[in-house]
Amino acid sequence: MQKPSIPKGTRDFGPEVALKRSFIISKIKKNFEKYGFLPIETPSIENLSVLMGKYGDEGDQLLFKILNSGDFLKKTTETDYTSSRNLLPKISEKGLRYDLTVPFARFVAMNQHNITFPFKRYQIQPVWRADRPQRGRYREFYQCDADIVGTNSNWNEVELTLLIHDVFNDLGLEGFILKINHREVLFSVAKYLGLAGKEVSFCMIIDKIDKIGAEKVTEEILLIGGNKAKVQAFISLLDEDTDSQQKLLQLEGIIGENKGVSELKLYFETLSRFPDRNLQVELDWSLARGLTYYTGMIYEVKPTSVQMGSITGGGRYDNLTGMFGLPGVSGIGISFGLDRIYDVLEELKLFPEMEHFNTQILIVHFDQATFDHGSILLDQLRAASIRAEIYPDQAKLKKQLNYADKLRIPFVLLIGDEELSTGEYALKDMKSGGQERHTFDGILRKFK
RNA sequence: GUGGUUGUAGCUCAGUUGGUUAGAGCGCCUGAUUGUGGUUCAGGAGGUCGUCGGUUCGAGACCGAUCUUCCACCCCA
Repeated sequence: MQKPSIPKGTRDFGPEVALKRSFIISKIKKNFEKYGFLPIETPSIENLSVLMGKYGDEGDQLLFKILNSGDFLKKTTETDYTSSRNLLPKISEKGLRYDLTVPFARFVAMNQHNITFPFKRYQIQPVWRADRPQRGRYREFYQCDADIVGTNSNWNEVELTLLIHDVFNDLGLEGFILKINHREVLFSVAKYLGLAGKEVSFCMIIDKIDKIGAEKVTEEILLIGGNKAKVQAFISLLDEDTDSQQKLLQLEGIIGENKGVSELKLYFETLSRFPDRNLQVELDWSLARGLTYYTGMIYEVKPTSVQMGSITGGGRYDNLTGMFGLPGVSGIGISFGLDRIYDVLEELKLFPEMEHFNTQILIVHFDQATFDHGSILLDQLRAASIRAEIYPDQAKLKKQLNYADKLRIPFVLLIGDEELSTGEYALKDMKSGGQERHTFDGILRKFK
């Protein structure tokens, strides 16, 4: 006999966890639909030609690749074995999806003639990364994406901001902050610092400031050739605890007129139309985000009361479908990280009680006659939309009650000879231990 | 991919410089209680000490390999 196991970085979900996960999904889905997003689904496996080269060299390595079917070695030659790089395309042409955005871009390019633009789609599916697992990092995890493509309107940025707040409000999470930045701003800053051509490196360094601190970041920027005085001036801006208006003015003072700055200004102006939404938005010049395809505003949600990486992220990309032969389609998207949101809600104990989801009444019986009678009542309870079940075996009362206790079923309906003859049933409250007699109608009314 | 770390009962963990038959708490099962769970009491089941190999008269402990866990780096939800 072999020991059963699952691959590293993957997990089984028992009923309790699975219920909580679907609780989160249902809230997210509800809000996506409230904002007019429509669902799509794409295959778990994509052609590697679709996936490769979209996430950088690092990303290509983190793709799970699928071996070709059949005798895949037959089609290889001696020279293919000189390196893995040469061999790979000969033995594998499919891979597991790495995120939902690239498959979505592929979907849009392939279905462009059937799509009405602007197209708002949502997609909630697992993705896979051949990463080394850690706390809050898995090899299989869910993303909940909503994207709007085929529109340049700045309203989209605002709409997604409102959506983010609706979702987290619905989930009961108050301690979070939405951080905002703009790729144009970052690129202009990089140029200003004397780093033309090294914008991406600059973004990667600046993004690490939370982890390694301002000094180290300054050091590294200087190392790739930043102007010392200018770098120090910019880094000192990050420290300042001023409001967004001030930050924008300060930055404009340094880099001058800029498309990113004016878009951010407009964004904050629009947000101010909704003063009673209590929007928690913070401009953060050090926010960069990894994915290479963002071109405009980028954002990220971090919980403030729990030590955890970003639980939601997204941004605007101007030309995502271009690589699939459909240029000029601007889009903006957001991705909720289900697994991390779960961990945060769990840590803050924000999930509703189990009783909210599971069976409300267990019917307990003593013999065949009372079981038969109970099965009829059971059907009527369910007809009234009450979550109910009957203990399926003939078993001692102790065992049946124990079952209710273990599954945290709050009420037990006992049916014995007495109940059969009087038509009044004993309804036991498992929490208090108390017991009352009710007619069946009385019970129905109690749970309606 | 690089460096470190962990593994003993279903779970959380003890286990002395290598020495008889590997322990505890919790959980589980049975009974006290044939119409009352959760509390109490009595009893019981459950382990190839991650796996394979080595050292030794003797290995849970020492050595090697491998898998696994967690952590840091890289990167990211």
